[in-house]
Amino acid sequence: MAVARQLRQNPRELAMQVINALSGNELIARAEVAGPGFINIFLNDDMLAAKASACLSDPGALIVPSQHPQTIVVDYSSPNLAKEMHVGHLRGTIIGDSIVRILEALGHCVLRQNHVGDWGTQFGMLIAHMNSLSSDNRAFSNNLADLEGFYRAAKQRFDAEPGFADQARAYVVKLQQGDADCLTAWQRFIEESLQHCEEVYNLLSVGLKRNDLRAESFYNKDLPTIVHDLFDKGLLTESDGAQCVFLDEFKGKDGSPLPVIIQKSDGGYLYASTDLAAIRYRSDNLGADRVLYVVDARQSLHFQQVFAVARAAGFVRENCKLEHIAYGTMMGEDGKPFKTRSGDIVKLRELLAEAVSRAQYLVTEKNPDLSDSEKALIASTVGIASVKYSDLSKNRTSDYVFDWSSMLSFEGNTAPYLLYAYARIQSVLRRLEEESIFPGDHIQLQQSEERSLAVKILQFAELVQLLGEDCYPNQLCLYLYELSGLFMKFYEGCPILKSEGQVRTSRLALAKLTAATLKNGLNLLGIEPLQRM
RNA sequence: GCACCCGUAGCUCAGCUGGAUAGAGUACCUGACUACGAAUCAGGUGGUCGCAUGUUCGAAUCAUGCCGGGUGCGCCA
Repeated sequence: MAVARQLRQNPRELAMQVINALSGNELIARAEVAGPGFINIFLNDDMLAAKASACLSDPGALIVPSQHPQTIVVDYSSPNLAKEMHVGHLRGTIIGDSIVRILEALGHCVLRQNHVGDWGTQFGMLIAHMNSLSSDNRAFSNNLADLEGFYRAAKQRFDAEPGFADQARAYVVKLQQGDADCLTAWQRFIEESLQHCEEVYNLLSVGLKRNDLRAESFYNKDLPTIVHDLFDKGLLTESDGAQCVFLDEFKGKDGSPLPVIIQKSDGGYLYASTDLAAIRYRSDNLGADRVLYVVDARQSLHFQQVFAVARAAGFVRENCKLEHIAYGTMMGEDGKPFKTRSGDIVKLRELLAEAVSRAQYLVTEKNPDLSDSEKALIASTVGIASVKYSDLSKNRTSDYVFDWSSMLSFEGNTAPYLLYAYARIQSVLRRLEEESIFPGDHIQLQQSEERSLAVKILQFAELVQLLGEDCYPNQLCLYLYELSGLFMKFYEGCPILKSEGQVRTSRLALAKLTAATLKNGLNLLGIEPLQRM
């Protein structure tokens, strides 16, 4: 209808012309004009059935690889190693991981980058606190087991003891100058903190490995060069003793020019400097066609600035796209940034443990006959999948309300719904396998439930392609929920066990294809399906 | 002050490159287990899509203004 207006034609007449042009297309059974000029296209059932059948023998056909594979750098998770990971790290970590899985499935060369915060002022404070304890090695190790408490203790002293604060600042300088003792202490702390992260990554099945670490300290050696090159390009301006880049498009308070501070007045560097070094590394050394920053939306101004400076300075190749994949802030139930009643932050480990224990309770209730080991496997899968799904299923740009009950819910549009659909299919397949009845090679679509289900399955490839561009995993969640819903309707309306002959093998095949699609989609979310639950 | 994001059912959220009667989940009310697995299914109650104006054959969606909330704006990351 939009085209009709441009062409100044009657929309219904134009629709007729389109329909005539479509005639002969074997995919289309019939097409008709509706309302002011809508075209309703009815797909040919035989072609649908043939396409679905073709996927049976080649499950890889469910996802169509990109015709233009790219090298894509994805910067995600990137926790600050000074503290333990908390619920605020959940989004970036699992959204990033899902995006990585989707891009890899599309055949892109994906380079994960875990840009952990391991450098800067707060590490001076931590080293100072460490060194005051390190005379007693055991006490030190015990202290570090609770990273959060360790940080809090150090911070308390930093704020309360002037001598300690001076010591901390001195340690930062020594560290950045490469002092051996400082480096040893620092490395010990980093190692401890990384093990905490890896524990969480393992629990979440997040694919970040040591190889993917590219910490802030990694770019330390490049920072003087960044300053030097910006100076050479004439982009650098001294302002109040700091080295800054001023760009016309950014204005601060009262319309005053807003700087990107590259080097502090005391000679120290900031995160903008590190990010610039990282951009150059990703563009030139990693050869990225696209760099995705999966980072909290509150940093969008920062990234706009850094991207603009990188462009202006030529730190990034023309054909390398830089994108901030922003996600919303986590809020409390009061609509304010999230804190527990006591003002603490919920640790990620605690949240996941709670989820697993609730799932354990439920699985024991639902399926008391399962072995303990199987119950434990189901509980950990269901519990953690629920936490991931409740987060992934929300539009990433929206602010995020943290709520125990919705995050740990197992009913409705939740991970268990999808897992349950999958487990049901496996159950039917097992049953018939015992009678030596196997899915057929050909799917026939006779009832509306079969048809709707097949259409949905065939839309999967297109969706994944779109996800590779937009990076909204919640659309995948919605798809899988609808797919499961259509399967449930099919399951109710089209009995498999009680049918016979070709109808039975066709339905069984359709169920199997549904399972394959579900498994594929769940994998893209970072969720492993269960054979039974 | 400026910029970005957000206001959709009691609650949590989809839908936003304009399209047909605005959708889920949850909560609440009915109904369905001698079972292809009830972590399910079928049905019902529940909406001035923040307000207003505009563009359009047509607006939750686009534009402008207003109201309300969040976030960010020079040496933290």
